[in-house]
Amino acid sequence: MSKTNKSFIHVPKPTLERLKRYYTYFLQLEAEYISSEELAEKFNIKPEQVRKDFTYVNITGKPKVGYHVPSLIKELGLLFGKEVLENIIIIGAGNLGSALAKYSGFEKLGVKVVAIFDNDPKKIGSFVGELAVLPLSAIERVVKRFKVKIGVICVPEESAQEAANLLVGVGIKAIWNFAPVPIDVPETVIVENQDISSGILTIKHILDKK
Amino acid sequence: MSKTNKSFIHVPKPTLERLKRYYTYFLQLEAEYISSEELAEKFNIKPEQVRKDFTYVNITGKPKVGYHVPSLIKELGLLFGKEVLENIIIIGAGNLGSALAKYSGFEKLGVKVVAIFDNDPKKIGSFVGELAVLPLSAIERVVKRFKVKIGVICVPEESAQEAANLLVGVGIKAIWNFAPVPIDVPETVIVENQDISSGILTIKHILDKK
DNA sequence: TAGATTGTTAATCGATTAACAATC
DNA sequence: TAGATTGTTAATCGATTAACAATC
Repeated sequence: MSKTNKSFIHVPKPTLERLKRYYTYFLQLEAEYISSEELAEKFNIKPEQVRKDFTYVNITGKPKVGYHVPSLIKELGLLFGKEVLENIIIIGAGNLGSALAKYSGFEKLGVKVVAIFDNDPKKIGSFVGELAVLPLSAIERVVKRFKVKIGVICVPEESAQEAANLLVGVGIKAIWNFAPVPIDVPETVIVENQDISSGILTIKHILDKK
Repeated sequence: MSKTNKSFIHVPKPTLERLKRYYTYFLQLEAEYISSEELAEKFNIKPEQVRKDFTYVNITGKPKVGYHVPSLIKELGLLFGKEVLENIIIIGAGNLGSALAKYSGFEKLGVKVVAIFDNDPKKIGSFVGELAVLPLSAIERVVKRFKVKIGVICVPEESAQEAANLLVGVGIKAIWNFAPVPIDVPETVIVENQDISSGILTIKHILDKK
């Protein structure tokens, strides 16, 4: 196994964030080639930055032509582990949990939702898309059976820590936390917080200062 | 009006992001005081950074005691324009749009959802929480009536640009875009992209490199 | 007073941008 | 070949961290 594989070098966080946005953009782009200039304009950044970003993946462009979009998709797919399908489970079958369970874009990202759980007896057994809502007691079995490493927390903030404990208890490796509170987990567990409401504060802040 | 008001000085983007997370955390915190050390531990950062962040708002702590949580909430509320209530509208009454329409945390952030729209005749007239789903033709009227400055895009990615055009057309000032594609708008319009699926790529990337 | 914690300056670190050589 | 665009190095800019004085 060659250690020259570029995907193992450290990618700075801001660069990784941009690469993610390029990636989702490329996935629905029809053009065959794109130049750093075009891409930069689309995202309101400098073309130098685009080229610098691409130095972190095994991508080379052609002078006078630009970058080959299918190659970009392939390399970025490798970077984000598209080729490894991850089964994920969702805790909380409210609106947000249901929205995620039905989200059609996961396939392109190498992710599959295999189960959704709730503790509300009225919800258990009902369907969210093609998935039946399962009781929390079934988590351990599902995690083992589908080799689930990633758990998604979509419960109200007051239950977030409890849900996290449950996930840690069954040996989950990473938590994608949609509750707008930090959760305490052992430091071996990866936590990615995704507070969907936070963007509105940025907007209000900018509107305010205008 | 005093120009010494600190909220008019420039706050670096990373600092603003952290301040948002502190703010949502404080809103549900019961303690009266918190030290930079405690807060730093909660968010896995350095206490120096917490103190530096607070220099961007009118906040002073007490040596040996820490920072007064209600004061933090008050000052951060000012920074994020909590005192100015913004009426917002949601385009798209799918799962995500509905989840946002019912989200109970907006009140604390000085935001109110006044209407939700869809172009699907089957959805128009049905209820999402207390709001009736309205046809797109009603947008202009609602925007004028409720002085709406912020529009939220919760439509599938292929309709995102169309929704953006519609919002720009009725004079919206800022767009909160939940579709995972960049949208083109005049540069006078503020766009905040909130791709809810992007966090999973970070997780996969980290899991992969382990 | 002693000790803990804040507040601020200066040093370091890391990311962005400018400049320009390489290349198709 | 000339021209456009990439790729890379060096300079700049900005954010984080260390150090320590101020203060309750």
